[in-house]
Amino acid sequence: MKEITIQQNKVLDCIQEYINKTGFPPTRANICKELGFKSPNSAETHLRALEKKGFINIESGTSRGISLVNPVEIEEDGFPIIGLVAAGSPTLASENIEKTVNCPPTFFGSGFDYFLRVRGLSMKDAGIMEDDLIAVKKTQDIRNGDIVVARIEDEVTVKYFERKSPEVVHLIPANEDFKNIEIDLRETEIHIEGKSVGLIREN
Amino acid sequence: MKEITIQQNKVLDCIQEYINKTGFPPTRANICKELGFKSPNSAETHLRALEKKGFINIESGTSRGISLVNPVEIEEDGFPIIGLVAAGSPTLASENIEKTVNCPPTFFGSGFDYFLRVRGLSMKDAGIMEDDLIAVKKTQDIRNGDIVVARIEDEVTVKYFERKSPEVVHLIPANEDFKNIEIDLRETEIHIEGKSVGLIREN
DNA sequence: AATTATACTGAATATATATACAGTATATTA
DNA sequence: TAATATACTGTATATATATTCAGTATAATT
Repeated sequence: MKEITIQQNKVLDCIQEYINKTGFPPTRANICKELGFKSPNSAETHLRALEKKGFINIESGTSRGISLVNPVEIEEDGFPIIGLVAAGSPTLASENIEKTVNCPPTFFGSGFDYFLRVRGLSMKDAGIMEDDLIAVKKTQDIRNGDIVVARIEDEVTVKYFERKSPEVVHLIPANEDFKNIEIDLRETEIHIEGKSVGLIREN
Repeated sequence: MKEITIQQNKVLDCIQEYINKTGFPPTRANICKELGFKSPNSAETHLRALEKKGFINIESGTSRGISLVNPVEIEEDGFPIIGLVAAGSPTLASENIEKTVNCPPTFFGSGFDYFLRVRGLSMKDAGIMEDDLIAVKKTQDIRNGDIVVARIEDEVTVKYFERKSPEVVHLIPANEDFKNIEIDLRETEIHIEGKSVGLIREN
């Protein structure tokens, strides 16, 4: 943003105050009255300067057609979006990060660690569609019925979690076209990366 | 707050939209263009009714001198969550707002206006479940296949939009347990509040 | 020394805008 | 049955408003 003069700043403040007070922007005459100018052209030239410097927009030929340009906020580091990496677990290594999303940490209640972009339709009936982002919380506190991000060997998948016995775990899809994954922990190693605590869909 | 008619509500929403879009309130002519009226007096009488009922203030003799009595604060990054109101459209009036959600305005690409909490499972196969929040963008730019928030009489619903002919519109659920809603525009009035541009699920 | 930006006054004007007036029509209320 | 509210079209007009033009003056650049 370019430099601004003291007088131009007064005009800018005047516009802001006027909108706050009345709900609509001032006319040239209004600005003159507020700031003690005696000619509407005084306001006009200041407005043109403010427009040129990018502080306001002026809609030509339109009464009160002044709008404030809000400076774009510098986004903070948000939460990483991670793709389902074919081999290996979804780590937070930078090469796996698609981009980051700016949102409050408490967005999904108790907090979460990253977003995972969903591939496939195996959880369709749970309302989880392809390309959705599920908010994943890294935890081992898993209960039956939770939607978990699980890694079996080098495969990462999202499913309902059901512990059938101390040795047997079922990973259950929400789509009748897919079959349950039945795991005997004595034969196959499984690692729970975390559980889904929320979802975001960008159309 | 007193009762409000459907047409008056449209005018009220139109004013809110216009301010959000441009930064300043509309003229009578602007309202006519937005809502298809052919006489500025159509807007005028609605404005007077809204003023009488306390929804707006009108500054006499002042261009664009309309101000909303209960304006929705456009916070830096707070968006209102609105419940499906039985009677009338989901307005941004404060009594309809559940709470607000902090998230960047550009969260869902081109921007949106509010969140609507979904009731029922009529859009289940589109991955929209009960209690999900859909991000709604207020627009009349609807294409076939879009997921829209539509109001028929006093009923608000979320469905796929399909225009079959200039006079016939189908609202199609994404759930085989629900039937298509077929609307003849010559018999039944329909108002498109906006379209879904994203979704958030809080577990 | 010439140009450009800032900072005003003052007058003039095309048009953008609010608003009144005259109608038509339907539905609701007293 | 009359009165009132809603919901419009259509025309007209006083005035509110943006915007240009003609000046004056100071300070900063080129």
